Amino acid sequence: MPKRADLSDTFCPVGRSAEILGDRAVLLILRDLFFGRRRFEAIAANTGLGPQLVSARLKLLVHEGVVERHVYQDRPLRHEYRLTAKGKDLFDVLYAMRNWAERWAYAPGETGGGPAMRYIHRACGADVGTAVVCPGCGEALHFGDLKGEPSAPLQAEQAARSS
Amino acid sequence: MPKRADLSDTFCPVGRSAEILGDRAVLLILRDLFFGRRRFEAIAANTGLGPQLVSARLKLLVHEGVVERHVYQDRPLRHEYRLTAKGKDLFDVLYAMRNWAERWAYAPGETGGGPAMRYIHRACGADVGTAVVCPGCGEALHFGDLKGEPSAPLQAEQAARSS
DNA sequence: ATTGTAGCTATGATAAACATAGTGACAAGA
DNA sequence: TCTTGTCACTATGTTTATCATAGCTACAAT
Repeated sequence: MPKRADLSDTFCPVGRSAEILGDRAVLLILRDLFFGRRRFEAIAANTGLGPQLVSARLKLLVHEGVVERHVYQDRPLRHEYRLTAKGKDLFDVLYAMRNWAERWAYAPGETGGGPAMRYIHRACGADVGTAVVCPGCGEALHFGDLKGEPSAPLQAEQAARSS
Repeated sequence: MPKRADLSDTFCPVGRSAEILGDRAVLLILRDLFFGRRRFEAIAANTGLGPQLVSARLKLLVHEGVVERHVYQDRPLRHEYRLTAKGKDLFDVLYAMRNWAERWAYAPGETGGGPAMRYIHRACGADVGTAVVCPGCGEALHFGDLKGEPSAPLQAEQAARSS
């Protein structure tokens, strides 16, 4: 388990996300939650992770406000895990991971021609493909296409670290 | 260090990405590479990671084809690390992580009003904000907006795991 | 009374992380 | 020449986390 530093030790947004998301078990559990698996045993079985690790990570995710524990049955008492709004908002991250893997992580023909997972936007019917696009012009976004302007606190922090 | 299973043990694209990206050190190193830090010492200093860990992860990333080691000076021999095309294509993932953190990981007013990092699309001048949009219609994408269709091999694998 | 299900916790062996120190190849200055 | 400095690491030992396996609790169904 990586060090669970508090999120406030850096102003960098990627760093803050990495404190939670930089963990294989967390990503696999989130994937399963997005797929609709809400029960402990189902998640443990599908991810292949041991129950101890699943338990620890779910506790962490609950603590971070990404997941909530919900009683779905009283006798016997049973719980399930659901994504909160903050958790559902991680969708973009898993979506980007999926896009990248579709582009790079399969041998030619391994998935039988198309992507391992095809996604359609319900609202407009478009196949979203594997690219992330600019909200302004609709063109695909790549490294170098964006100009970044760090806020003052982030700039100060980076200057301090490099000295 | 999470178990470095080979990428081919699952057909799930998120799972394949998670094998590389589910690691705090990897994410921090990638962030620094995207920021233009290419030298070992600069990365170690800015991430706060020990040289041993930086060394191990850079080797892993080179092995995965995400980063390449490049000689930039002969006497004395010096190397730097650069993102390959496959590595640059991880931009979307880090971008999504940044977006999420901007939305959720800061206390009100912590960054002085705006985002910790503002991004402008060079090509069209638009501020990309913190949302990922549909390439078809330009609307923001959220959990539930996409309909997924797993490929046949992925479906088979998931059925096997839940039995 | 036995078997099964769901959601865990306990234990011990293995493996990885962190902190600290040190190495090798050279350059630049006193 | 001798010291100091830079860069890119490697070595060592302690602490911490992970993995595999087993067991537990509360109940339901047979």
